[in-house]
Amino acid sequence: MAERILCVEDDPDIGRLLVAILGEAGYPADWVTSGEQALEHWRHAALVVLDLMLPGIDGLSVCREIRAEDAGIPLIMLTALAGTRDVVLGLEIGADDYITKPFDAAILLARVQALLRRRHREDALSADAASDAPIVVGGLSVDIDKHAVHVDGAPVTLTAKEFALLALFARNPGHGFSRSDLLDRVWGPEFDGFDHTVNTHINRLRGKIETDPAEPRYIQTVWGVGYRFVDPRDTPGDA
Amino acid sequence: MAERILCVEDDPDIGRLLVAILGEAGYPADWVTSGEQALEHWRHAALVVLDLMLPGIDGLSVCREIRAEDAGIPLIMLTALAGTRDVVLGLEIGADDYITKPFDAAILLARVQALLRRRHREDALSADAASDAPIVVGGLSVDIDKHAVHVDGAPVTLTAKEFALLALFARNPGHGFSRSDLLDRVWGPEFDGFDHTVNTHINRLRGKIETDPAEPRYIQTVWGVGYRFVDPRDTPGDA
DNA sequence: GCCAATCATCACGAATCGATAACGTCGCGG
DNA sequence: CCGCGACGTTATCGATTCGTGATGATTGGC
Repeated sequence: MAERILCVEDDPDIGRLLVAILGEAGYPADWVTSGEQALEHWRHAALVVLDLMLPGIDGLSVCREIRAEDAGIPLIMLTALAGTRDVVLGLEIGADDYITKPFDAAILLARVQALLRRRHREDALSADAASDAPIVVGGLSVDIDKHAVHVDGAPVTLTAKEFALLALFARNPGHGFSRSDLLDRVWGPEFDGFDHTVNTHINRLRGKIETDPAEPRYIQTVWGVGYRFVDPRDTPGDA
Repeated sequence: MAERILCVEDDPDIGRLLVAILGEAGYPADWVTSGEQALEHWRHAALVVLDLMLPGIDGLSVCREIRAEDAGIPLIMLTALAGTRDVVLGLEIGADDYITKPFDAAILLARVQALLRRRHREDALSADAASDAPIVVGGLSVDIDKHAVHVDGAPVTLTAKEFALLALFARNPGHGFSRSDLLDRVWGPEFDGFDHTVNTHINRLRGKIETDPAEPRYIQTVWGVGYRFVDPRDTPGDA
């Protein structure tokens, strides 16, 4: 999702101005004119610029609703109400910033960017501990986050292509892939090469993860079609 | 650690006023009068209120310094400079908010609280990011709070980027990071540079923490992918 | 049992990638 | 005003990996 910004503003002149300012700075902006619309669309936005004086549901209520659902989305109030009580109330209700009209375009932009910057940091932090469990099939363990593969407990070093191949297989156990499929999904659609390139890589991969590459346990050949990744316990010898 | 707030302000009247306002609201506040003192004490604060016009090191430099080490600590600029260029510059350098003198006590408080509220959300997200115990891996010790690194007992001085890199690695042992990942997380999303800038910094970092940089024990290269931080005992030569 | 098609394996040149040193720039501090 | 250090970039060298062609082995149909 791009850095889409939602502007809530009933004055069409200011609304258009906001969209123009943000758009010029590289932030695609949407503009709605009522609190009802705001509550419909804010979920798709990376940041909300909110006018307080709106027809129907007023800005403060909109802010409260949004905060009840998502305490994280950056929210800037933009209003003509400059009194101390107004500002304090706005910030207490959950706004991250409070800008009074008339506003300076550059300052608005800078404040938007400051908030987005902080938000990005949050995202990076919360991704810190996000580590998915490795995929374990038989004696084979594939940890995509760590870029690590173990066979019967011993670490194995794979090249980038080998790992990409194995990762694709491990995510889709039992699924048969044609060589063209593999080229598309591992090498990328714009790769212009031979199907037979896959053979070599499968060969090298087998040499590293199969105990007996002549009789593969994990990566099986599907004659006339391609390859398939299986759990060795599902095919005990021959069934 | 309590919600201690550091005020940097050379005017004693305003300094005392700040401490009074914050103290009354339940935030114990410290007050220093120069940039040098600020750089000494900001690490113990939960939030920094920073005057720009200071004797010696000016406020903008202080802000840059702090941001080079910690992108997360909330920072409010409080200054008489109200021009558009001043505000934009301050926010771009890394301030989270910008308040002009004369200021309204209630508004200042509300903005402080808004920032602390957001910060608490971050802390909740990254529950263990605020762990104060040093991370010890093999002969390497990384103390994120103290900004200190030791190799086999000997202290090592790292630059800001080097430390940020190592800290990210130490918090995610085993995790493989691509160069783009590292640029995003250490340099920030808005950094527009080359992937191989990371190479140089990894190289310099290795030179400081690896006994034999040609054969790294801690920071391993993942060919075609990026880098990974490991515990040397997990990879005893080759098994 | 024979044949054609398909697959496995190997070796090699080319392209890619990483390590390292050196350079230019910028901001800080004396 | 100048030196110093941190940082980003560029250039170069060496190592690894990748794609391809060639050759031998398997498979399945007849």
